Amino acid sequence: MLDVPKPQQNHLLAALPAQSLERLLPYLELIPLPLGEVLYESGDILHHVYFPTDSIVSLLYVMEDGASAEISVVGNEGLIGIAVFMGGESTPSRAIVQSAGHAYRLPCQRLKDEFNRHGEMLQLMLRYTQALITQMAQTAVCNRHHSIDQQLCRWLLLSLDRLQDNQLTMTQELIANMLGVRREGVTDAAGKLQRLGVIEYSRGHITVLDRAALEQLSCECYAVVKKETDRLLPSEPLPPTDE
Amino acid sequence: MLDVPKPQQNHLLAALPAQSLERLLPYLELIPLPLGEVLYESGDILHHVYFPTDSIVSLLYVMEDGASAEISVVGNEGLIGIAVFMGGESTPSRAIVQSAGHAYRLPCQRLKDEFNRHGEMLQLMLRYTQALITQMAQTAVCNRHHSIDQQLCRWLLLSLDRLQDNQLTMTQELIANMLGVRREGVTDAAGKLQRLGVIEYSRGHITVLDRAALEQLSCECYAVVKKETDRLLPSEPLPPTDE
DNA sequence: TACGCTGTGTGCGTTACCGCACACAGCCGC
DNA sequence: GCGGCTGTGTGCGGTAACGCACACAGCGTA
Repeated sequence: MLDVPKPQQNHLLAALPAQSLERLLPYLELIPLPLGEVLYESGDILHHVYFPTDSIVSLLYVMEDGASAEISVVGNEGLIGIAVFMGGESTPSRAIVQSAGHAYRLPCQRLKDEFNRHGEMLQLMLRYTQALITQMAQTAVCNRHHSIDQQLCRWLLLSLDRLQDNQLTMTQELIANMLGVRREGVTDAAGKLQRLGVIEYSRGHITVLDRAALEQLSCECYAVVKKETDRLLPSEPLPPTDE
Repeated sequence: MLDVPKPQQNHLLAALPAQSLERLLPYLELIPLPLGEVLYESGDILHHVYFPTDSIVSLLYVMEDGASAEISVVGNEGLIGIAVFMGGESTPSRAIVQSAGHAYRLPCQRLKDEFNRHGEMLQLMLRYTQALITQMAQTAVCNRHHSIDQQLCRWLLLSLDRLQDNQLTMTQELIANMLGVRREGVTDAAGKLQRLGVIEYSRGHITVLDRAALEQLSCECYAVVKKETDRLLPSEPLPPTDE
């Protein structure tokens, strides 16, 4: 955990060519993101995009009856607000902070300007978007075919990948909302994992003890998304300042 | 049903500025798409993109065990092969013809060239992609929360919107593969609709008798996607030659 | 006419998840 | 210490969808 996260902790910012990043730097504002903060609501016109450094944000679809489901997760590998450059200005989803931390915020116009220079920024954003699409699609399939047990493993792995340590602050209630299942279903699944010694659970704090087991127990969906993301966004040439 | 579909029957082609379309026209090739044809397999490098005129293509995710689920549908409102301009060149999904018809085929490079002119084509493609993302996301939520009955209604409406008449050629077996459920589940749901007089079923031919009822019985997912698609891609200034 | 193939209907028992109710445990503030 | 709140564990009946088996119907072909 860094005291002051650097922009380069976000992989997209880190992957930008030096000139692009320099143009953006004056407008990048470090923002703390507390748990549960809503970055945008369904249909909101976006005014900023967010590049997480050490936070995790969920894209959540909420139904008329209040039921919800997470369709993708964004951490320091991505950005919140693709609708800005995709042209739609808004989306029917909610972006909510799932793990507290920080993000660099950039006014829409600055992103658009850089995007419209048609340089590497455009290529990078589109590739990231494709990775995001893959994650959404796989989530759809996973929702259809896999058990809560498997999905919990997948979800834990997704979160773990976006965190600095192996502990996450998360109640079963919140996980249930993300997965779109009952809280008791999560209790069951988490209980099994705890009995297997894979995780340790205590009032909103989960510690992952055996990541390999988690991957074993997860459905294929996690691996598919990870592989495709790595293909689309190979680990960038990180500057040495990066943690 | 037209004898020879025109490029403008595809809404994206129709929405292109005249110069763009003119540049593409010499390379647009009309291709018949028989039922079940696979336009690309998961991981394939794409060589063409397809603009359907009177066909419907499903984007299908197939799991390791063979189970599948449709994550979105593409008809004359869209194109197959967004990975070409998104930068990934391939996707982990299969594109399979769900309703026979035709499409205009364009070599990748021609699309990229036009896309890289950074004109309206780019804007249009990205907006369409955002609409597609909405459909995928809503599919994910729908898979989680809604009954087969509701999903069948949604699916029929999606297909209906992309057809010229109110009849579709489709066995229950195929619909089951699309929805990722058992064939018997579709039989049940379709039986109910038939008893209600909403559809008529006969060995692979479905006739929709009461579209309004279908919308009534469907979950909100259909409407959400339709509304968002209309917002992102308002009905284009169709040339008078369009059917 | 008989046969076979494909598509549809139906009836089981089984399972996964839901909805609800409630018990209890950790933790904070008074 | 006490009470109250939040988070977790558990049990129960209900239900939607599953897997499997099989009957039957439409339709083309021998």
